[in-house]
Amino acid sequence: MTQGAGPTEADRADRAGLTGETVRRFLHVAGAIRQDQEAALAALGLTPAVARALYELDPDRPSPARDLAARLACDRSNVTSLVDRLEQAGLVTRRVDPIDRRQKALLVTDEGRRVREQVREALSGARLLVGLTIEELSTLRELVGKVSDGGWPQRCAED
Amino acid sequence: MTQGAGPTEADRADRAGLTGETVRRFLHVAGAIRQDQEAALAALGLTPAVARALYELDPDRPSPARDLAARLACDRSNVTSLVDRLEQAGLVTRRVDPIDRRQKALLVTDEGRRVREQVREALSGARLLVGLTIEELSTLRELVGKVSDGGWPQRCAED
DNA sequence: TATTGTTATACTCTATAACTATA
DNA sequence: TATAGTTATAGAGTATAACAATA
Repeated sequence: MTQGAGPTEADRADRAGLTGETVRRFLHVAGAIRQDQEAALAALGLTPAVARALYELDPDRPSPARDLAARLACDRSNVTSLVDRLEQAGLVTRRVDPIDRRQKALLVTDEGRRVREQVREALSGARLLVGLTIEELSTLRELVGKVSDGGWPQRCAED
Repeated sequence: MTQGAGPTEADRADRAGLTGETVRRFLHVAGAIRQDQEAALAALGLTPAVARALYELDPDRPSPARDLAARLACDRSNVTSLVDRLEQAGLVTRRVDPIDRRQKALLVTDEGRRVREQVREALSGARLLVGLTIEELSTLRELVGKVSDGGWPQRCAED
């Protein structure tokens, strides 16, 4: 079908319909997975944004708040309040960088490392995917990987 | 491999790793698609929540606000403000139901029908999926459909 | 002058609770 | 007493703008 020639009108219509349905189902499943994850994170006493901030921190070396903002692809001003809450929970501490005293290094505490590992698990497990065989999971990963290999920014104004 | 017996330790570890990576990629792509859609909806002058409300309304017959809340799986109080904005934009009107005067029927205006169609397109198109062949799209739809066929509530407290 | 982190402020989205007008 | 819609309020998440300290 349309092997030597370009795509026909009908082909284009088919693709549009298929894309639309795939997108709707895709986002539906994504929403359900997120709900699952939010419940797991809430059980750790963390909101999704705070959990993600902890997850994006390097547990082994201090990093300036600026870098965390970059990893979260959000404004610096948000990092202040996210880290406020992490610090209050005893999971992270702030330390003025002795070299560049404008910067504040963020350090994950021992407890923070423990909780971070639980966050990692919460973000990786997906009850919803248990119905798929290993082969199906593998295929899904490849397809999604092919889409995401295009490269894009993720959120925020302009990077 | 493990044909007659149950899954081995290694199998379980494989699956966990595969699931984790698949979930992360999956949500990454979902976020990118959402960003795309938000940009398209913003071009229509609509926020995502308002656009979805318009999308969920039946353009051909009036429905009580209560039903819209159910379709959006959110609290009644939200519908008030969403419909406020739709009404202000001239896309929807409210009408007291003459039979049960507690209810207010929501009617999509002519302009509302036009914009709703554009919303439908914004929510169906996905620039990100253009890299997939028809066959890949089809496979993706089947896999995602298999996951979503489990049936689950979507958001909100308890239904 | 430019950069880091902070504060103040605002807007979207969502929830709960209290209110009204009906039923 | 129960239901439909509204209002008031609150909290999470995110953004912009102005500021202080430092480079």
